[in-house]
Amino acid sequence: MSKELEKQYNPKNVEDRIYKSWLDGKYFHANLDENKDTYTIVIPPPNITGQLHMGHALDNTLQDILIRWKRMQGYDTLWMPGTDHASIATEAKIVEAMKKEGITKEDIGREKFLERAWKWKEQYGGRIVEQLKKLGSSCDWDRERFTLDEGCSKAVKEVFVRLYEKGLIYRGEKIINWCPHCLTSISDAEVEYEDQAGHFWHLRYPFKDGSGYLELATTRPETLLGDTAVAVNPNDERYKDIVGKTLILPIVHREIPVIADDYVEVDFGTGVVKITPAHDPNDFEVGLRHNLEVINVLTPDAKIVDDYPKYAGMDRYEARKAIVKDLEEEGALVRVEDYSHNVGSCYRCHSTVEPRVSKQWFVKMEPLAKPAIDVVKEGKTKFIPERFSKIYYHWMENIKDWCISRQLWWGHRIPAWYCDDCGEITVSKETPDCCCKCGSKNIHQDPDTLDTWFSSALWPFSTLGWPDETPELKHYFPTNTLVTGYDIIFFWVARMIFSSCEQMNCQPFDTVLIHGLVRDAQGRKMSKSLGNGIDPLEIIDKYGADALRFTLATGNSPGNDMRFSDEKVEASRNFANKLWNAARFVLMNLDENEPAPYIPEKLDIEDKWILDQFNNLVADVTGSLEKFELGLAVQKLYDFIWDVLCDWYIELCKIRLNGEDAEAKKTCKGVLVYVMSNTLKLLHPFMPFITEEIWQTLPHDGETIMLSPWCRFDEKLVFTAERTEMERIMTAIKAVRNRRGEMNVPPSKKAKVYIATAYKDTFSAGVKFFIRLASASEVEVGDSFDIEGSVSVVTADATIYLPLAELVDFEAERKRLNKELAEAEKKLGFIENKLNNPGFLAKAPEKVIAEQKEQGAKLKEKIALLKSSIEKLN
RNA sequence: GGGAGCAUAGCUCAGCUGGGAGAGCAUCUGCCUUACAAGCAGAGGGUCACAGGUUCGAGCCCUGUUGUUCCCACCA
Repeated sequence: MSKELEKQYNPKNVEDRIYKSWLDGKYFHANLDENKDTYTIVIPPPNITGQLHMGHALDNTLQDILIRWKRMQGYDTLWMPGTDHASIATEAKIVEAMKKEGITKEDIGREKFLERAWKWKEQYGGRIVEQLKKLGSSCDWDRERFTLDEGCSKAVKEVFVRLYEKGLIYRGEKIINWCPHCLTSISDAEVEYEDQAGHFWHLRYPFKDGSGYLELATTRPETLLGDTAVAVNPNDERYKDIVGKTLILPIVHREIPVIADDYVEVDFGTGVVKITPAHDPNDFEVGLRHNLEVINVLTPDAKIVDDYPKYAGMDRYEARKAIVKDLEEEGALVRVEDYSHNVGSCYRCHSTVEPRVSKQWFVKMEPLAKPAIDVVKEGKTKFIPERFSKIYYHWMENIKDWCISRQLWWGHRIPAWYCDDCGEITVSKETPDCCCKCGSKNIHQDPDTLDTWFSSALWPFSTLGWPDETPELKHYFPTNTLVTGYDIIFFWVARMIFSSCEQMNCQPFDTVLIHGLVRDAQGRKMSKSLGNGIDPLEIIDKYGADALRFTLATGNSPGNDMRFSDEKVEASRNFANKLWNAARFVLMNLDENEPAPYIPEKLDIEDKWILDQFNNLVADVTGSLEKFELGLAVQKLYDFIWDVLCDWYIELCKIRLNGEDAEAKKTCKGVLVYVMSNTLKLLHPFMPFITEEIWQTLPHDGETIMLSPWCRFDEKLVFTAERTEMERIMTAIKAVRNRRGEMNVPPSKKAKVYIATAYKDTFSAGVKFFIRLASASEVEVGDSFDIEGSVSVVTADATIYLPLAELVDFEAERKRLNKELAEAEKKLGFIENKLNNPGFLAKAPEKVIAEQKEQGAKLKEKIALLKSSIEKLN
């Protein structure tokens, strides 16, 4: 049965095969087991346009760690996967592809376009799913969903109609953000603001009565064509008398009034603002208050409309130049100033958005926001780290109505029909055949589709079958953990929460685990334009999925950004290899039909020590996972495997394994297998492939490590006395190694070791360890020794003499011992200060006081030993 | 204009509810000790940004300062 493993771990020989075995075993499938507690995660559905990037890799690694851990703990776990139709992004891609063929959307019409889109989805939509599999994601692929599938469509219509009937969805003519490139409205959340260098054009508008000019400044002179007023603050003494007067708009020569409105800041600029209701959100509001005309001067693609023949067809920036020139010629331009101001751009295409007045559908947010705030305040949904709840509150408390209609074809069509006869709107889940008011058959459906996020907002319950009362919905909802980056709290998390509160009457998940961005090695955001993106698939190809996962899980804490570099993955790969070789060592030593489980009565000191250490590891790892401290959990595993298991226990095992005592060998193998296979379990959620591969070669119960039960802290594995004894021995071994290292004594040069100690039993039992690990030729343990010309090594528990006289510089030796003495005395000073401090004795916990006392005692012993060593040198 | 994060070894970062600082990489020294050179055994290197405060005790809690990154916001 002993299986030969290769000397180096090669993920390529392992990962696909293992993943397939998991799929074949249906281990990812959630079975609706009514007898078990559930643990559910819904995936943030990646866009069908997307390729797996580091953000996905991180996000899904974290989810997979959690779901695998819970699965092993015996929960009925469901990781619900799926993809998002990403209306703007997908439509843009298809339009772009058509452009290469020389055709436009309009050329082929809606139906043909959607045919293409679906075809595109079939062709590319599965790509990212395959990539998630490469990462090891244990999603329940049998339940895979799509935000534009039939079920989601049903949920979307249901919600739309419900909200409409409650008056929470309405249609209105408002100023919205318009992307002149995507040719659609976008929501406030989809606008990214950035400071841009621009100019301040100071203009003067003449009074109609010829009594002079009013000076004002603007960053967008081209919008002057749509000015319908000029405003000042009502309390501004300078302009008290001119409110109500009439100005002549330069270039256009239209008459516009001077109005007074609080919106105008007295201290900013000249205290005079031109008002363009059609092209500025604030001006729009002012316009509403003063009943101003709304004059639209821009076409959907941001060109000047035909009403202004001189500029018609020019795009906004061309028009700006032309108009500034004309203003100058007309004498209306006073001066131009450099100015930096905040410009909004489309989060998809980065075109500068254009505020635009148009008729759109909105969700009335205020009534929805309140329960969504409460659910977090009451702790029914917790953000990790907690600070993100503040960001969430702030957004929710200041929320404005959500513009949900998009002038796109790829998406959920708005279930509203307009009557061509009476104008009534019929909103219905089913396609109506006549107007709900007048019965006319002349109705047509709203051409628009819904914001992608409208369907994503329903994802936690629409994927479980809602609005139908499915068993899945009953069993798995509300879900447990949502894992996502802080950059989509507003887009998605917030909207899921209020949607669930409204439709399901409860929170969609109990925990939101927020992670940061994965940045490049220099700390820059990975982006296409910078070309600094690192492809996770390439990393997997080069180092393996486990190494990638380990890198992403380690060395960072929730909510913080992390840097990604090849060096880090290399370190992870090395760790995988280390584990692989440790497993090789174990396997090499196993014979057929071995090993039997160890017999507790036969355990040696080092066995008890490692079992005790392992037991603590179980508690630590589980505790960290429970607190969502995944990085800490994996760090502890790394330390245990490398520093404890490999560097010490395996080395100690070699003594027995190379020896003649068959009984001892058996015990050693039993413990090795126990510790190794259980450690693999703890590591499995983080590094699923390699752990499965090794686990399968070790003696094991069950088909897969994936479904093996998670380890528990075991009182029977607490060995306090042995831990202390091993620590004494290990400290001494390290001290000897240190001394030899400083003297550059090669390991091949063995030397006799004399150990003078009060713990003779402990060190006598440890003699073989010194021979194996401290290059000792032989070991003598006694109360004291007087060895001529030897090097002495002092620990709190022993003085160790190494007869390496010929290598010793006694002057240096004296110096070193004195330095050590000084350090020990300084430390003791600290401790004695504390112990002499009545405040400390009165207020510190007993445990701490006891620890300090013990440390003090140890130091005193060490100081005594050091002093006697120094004396002997003289 | 509000709000938040970060500042710890040369670099990248951990450090859980306060009990005298850790890892990886890099550097230096010695090792092919038959699991692993993607390795082993060692070493050096830190006033935990600065200044106050709370406390018996502060990298950790509080206040302020500086630097830096980000989020939000309608100053034309």
